[in-house]
Amino acid sequence: MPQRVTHETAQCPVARAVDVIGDRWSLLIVRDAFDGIRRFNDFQRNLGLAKNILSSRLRELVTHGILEIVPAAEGGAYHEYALTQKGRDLFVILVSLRQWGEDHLFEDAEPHSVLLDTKNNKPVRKLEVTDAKGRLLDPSEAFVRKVAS
Amino acid sequence: MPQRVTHETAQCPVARAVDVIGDRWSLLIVRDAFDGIRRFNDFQRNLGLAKNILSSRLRELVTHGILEIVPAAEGGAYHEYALTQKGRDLFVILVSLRQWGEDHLFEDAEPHSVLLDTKNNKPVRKLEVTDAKGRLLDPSEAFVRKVAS
DNA sequence: TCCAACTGGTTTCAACTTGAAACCGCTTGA
DNA sequence: TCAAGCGGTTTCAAGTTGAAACCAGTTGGA
Repeated sequence: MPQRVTHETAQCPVARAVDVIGDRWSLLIVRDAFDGIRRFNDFQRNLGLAKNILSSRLRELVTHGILEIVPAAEGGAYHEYALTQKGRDLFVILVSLRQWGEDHLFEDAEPHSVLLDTKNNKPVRKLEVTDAKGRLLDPSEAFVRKVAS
Repeated sequence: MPQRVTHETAQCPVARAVDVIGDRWSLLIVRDAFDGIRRFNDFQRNLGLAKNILSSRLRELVTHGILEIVPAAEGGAYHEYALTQKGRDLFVILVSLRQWGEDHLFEDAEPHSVLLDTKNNKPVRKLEVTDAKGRLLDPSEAFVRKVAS
């Protein structure tokens, strides 16, 4: 009986993270949330995904504590979806995906959207993995210590 | 006729990146590749996924230029899968997923694997999004400039 | 006040994807 | 030589995705 494999109890944080946000829509919904989108219909129009899928993804994101349902800003009868702190902490992941995409998924002359900082209107700096002292770290200079089992 | 939605031609690098590596297995295969795994059976045993799925994911990763097929290190008849530069550049993404997972998907006392730098045996530093001058940037201080359409 | 349009979904159903298991030809090692 | 391992492919059932239709409650404009 093939049901979806889960890594909920994995000891590797990467596996658990992929389990929560590793699908084709969740991170795009979060990206839109960072762009200020908060309403069901706005997500739906902007992403162009089916309403039933959006509904199920929003429910999962709320269940995982990445989004929360809040009363509409203008006080109407409708509600909105807002990022929690856990959701805002996905910012680094989105930036890393963005930078990798910029570097490897566009032709040289091909236009793409850019992430700027509000104050200077300049692109965000390239993310770097560094050691405890702040020195740049090559993937070959790092290793995963597994937890004793 | 519902076939998978694609973001191959999106102008947002996040969308294109999610299109390529946004599924439940690709990033875990890449993670294992960083851990030194190179052979089909080793991936399969380590990840515990069905062989047909592994086969199709490896093929996709090779097609996207993230892995490449190389002759076996010991010179046998078999071949191996090795990360390309494009694949090694996924390191930051894996680290960002790992750090978010560590922060939000484990109980305080729950053990998890840790990424250490080889030289000092100390955990890698927390990734930070900074502006062009290296100043820490809050998500609220950044915005996406869309490309003219 | 009334009604049309919009909001935020759920339901239905077919197509597509995933997963387990069986199978298969080639290589390696004892 | 021959059994076990490697690197897959095939088959088929079950699960997931997507499009479209539908629906109750809300809002806005005449």
